[in-house]
Amino acid sequence: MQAGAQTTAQGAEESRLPGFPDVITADCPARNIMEHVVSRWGVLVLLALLEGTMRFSALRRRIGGVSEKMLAQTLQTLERDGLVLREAKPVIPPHVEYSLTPLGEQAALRVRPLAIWANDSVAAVTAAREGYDEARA
Amino acid sequence: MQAGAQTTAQGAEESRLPGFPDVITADCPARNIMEHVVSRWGVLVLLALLEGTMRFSALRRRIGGVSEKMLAQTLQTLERDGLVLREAKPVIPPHVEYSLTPLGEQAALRVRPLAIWANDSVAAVTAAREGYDEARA
DNA sequence: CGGCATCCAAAAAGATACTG
DNA sequence: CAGTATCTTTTTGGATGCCG
Repeated sequence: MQAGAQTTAQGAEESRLPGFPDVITADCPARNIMEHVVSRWGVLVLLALLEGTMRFSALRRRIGGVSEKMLAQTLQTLERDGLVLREAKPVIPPHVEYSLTPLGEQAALRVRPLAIWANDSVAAVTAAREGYDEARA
Repeated sequence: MQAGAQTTAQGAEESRLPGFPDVITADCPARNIMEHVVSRWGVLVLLALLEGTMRFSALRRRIGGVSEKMLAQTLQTLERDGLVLREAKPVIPPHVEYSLTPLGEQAALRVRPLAIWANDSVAAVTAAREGYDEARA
């Protein structure tokens, strides 16, 4: 789970920097993790699983527009990173359930505010785009 | 527009869910916004600009590994979405400054916890990957 | 049902050269 | 300096077919 990183709980904004870590600066491992989490389908999988354990097909139905291949690929990446738990029951036909690990839930809980923000900002962004496009017409 | 709406946000027509909006469900406009914000370089630009106004070249130096082309492209997208403000002084040589709009700052503030989490979780994720890889060797 | 392997089209990303 | 234009490479994603 959390490798002893949570020394001061949530109190400390963060142990590290004035602003934040060096994800921005270099090609560090944190960047790699970020890319998996905020990948096109990664965010949606995390959000979906925040609702609870789900089977592959249910997940596919829940996430609009994802192909079988991409969903499988995304799930594998997240599973490997320890964010998603895969439980396969050895029956025929196969029955596989996906859920969030504690680590994955942490990630998902940080993704959610972003999704809510995006949803709430549709009007503002749309207006901005119109102004932008108009100004260059 | 302001984030305070979150507590009792039923008033806003968007917030309809216990968990979150239907970004997951369909190919809605919110999804498009999300993709811009959490795009590979989008996150990093937002995080960088959270530190303050910056010129193009400074931004390029601040964000490791970004190409000139991708930075310009990302900035344009974010500017069009109304998240980034571009101010060009008509001098030679050109002097262009980039900063976050209030809307962009909202987005950036929601991205930051994710970046901090990623940074703090490097060890946990690395360990998970080793376990995963080992289990299939 | 829940994958994986393969092939192919499309989009993203990088390198480089050029311009106001 | 801050881009744009162009070209090439890499990655992504969809469509199939097969298998446990």
